[in-house]
Amino acid sequence: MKLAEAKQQFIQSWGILGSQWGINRSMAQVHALLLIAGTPLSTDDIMEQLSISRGNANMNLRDLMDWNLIDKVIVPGDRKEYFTAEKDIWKVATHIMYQRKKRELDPMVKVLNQLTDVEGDKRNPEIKAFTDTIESIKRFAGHAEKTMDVMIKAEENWFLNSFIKLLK
Amino acid sequence: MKLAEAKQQFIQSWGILGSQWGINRSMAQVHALLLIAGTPLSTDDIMEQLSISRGNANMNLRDLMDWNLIDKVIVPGDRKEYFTAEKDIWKVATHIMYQRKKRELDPMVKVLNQLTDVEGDKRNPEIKAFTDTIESIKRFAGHAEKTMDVMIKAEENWFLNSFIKLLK
DNA sequence: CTGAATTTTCAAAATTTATTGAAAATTTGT
DNA sequence: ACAAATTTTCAATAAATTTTGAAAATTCAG
Repeated sequence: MKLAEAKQQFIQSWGILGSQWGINRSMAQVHALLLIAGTPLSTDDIMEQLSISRGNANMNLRDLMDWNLIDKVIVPGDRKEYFTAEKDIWKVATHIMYQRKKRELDPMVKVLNQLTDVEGDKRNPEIKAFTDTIESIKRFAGHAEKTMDVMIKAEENWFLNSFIKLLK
Repeated sequence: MKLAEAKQQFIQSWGILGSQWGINRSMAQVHALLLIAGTPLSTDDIMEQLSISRGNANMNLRDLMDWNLIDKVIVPGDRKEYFTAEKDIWKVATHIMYQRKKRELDPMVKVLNQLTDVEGDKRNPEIKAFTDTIESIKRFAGHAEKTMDVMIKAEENWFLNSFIKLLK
């Protein structure tokens, strides 16, 4: 397979995967393009290679910087801004997990915490069903959070990795 | 807080969380409603409590059954179908992970596997950047898959759980 | 077998989300 | 300070997704 074709397929698939997980397709495609680029790319490069508008490219590049997935690169003697992606895929994953936890999971947990005290007799089955479910989701969230923290904090989590291999 | 109000808030938030993660809001809300219901609910109950159409309710109930998140319940002497959600939140999580892996991650890995052989000199930096990224994503996917399998297969993964607590 | 109750389907409509592109703002070399 | 190059903004437009609702299909009690 030719490189150009392979690149196109990767960008396409990464875009589809992103949109299935609630990440806008263009953002995922810009990320994909930068992930496989040999050198930093300018906004114009990205617009051309993905056939998207300047506004779209600009907005998604900014969002990707907010997610810590790409960085601005200054090329001396050039007025344009260039961009590169973080290539360490473990870092990419932890950055995405961290951001989504902060933006989407934490607000849900906050709501759950507000739902702990419901008026009425705790033996009422309607009330019990509700509070039991909320409690169990909260316990699960706490557990998931700890697991995630371990993964995020351990830059290289050799211990957990090799431990999991043993269990396989 | 009154039970009715708390229920509404939970359903609302679960719907938002779902839509942020690429799951249609109604489906997440139907799931939420059944998660906190004390008894099985009929399609009409769901239509009424969520203010959605029969077609919408039916389609999402069907999808939730495909995801193994809810079950049909037969009430003797009643012609209507009733539905209950799986309440064990650990099972809920593993069912969702399993389904999303199968439907969304596996197809991506399949594409990655088709992109391993690119024509041209391996020392060409353009080619190297591409193949290095693809390879590292594949390695990461393999690792994530193993981790997930461990979590899914271990109904009660007491060992990993208590291990992670130690690391905290 | 009949027909009322229930479920399913799916084209059309509504809603939500993403994209464009041109004007405004900003940056930078001279 | 000026002006050309570049980036940012955002209202209008387009695209994608979700929802509706009524007709068709199915189920089931008598």
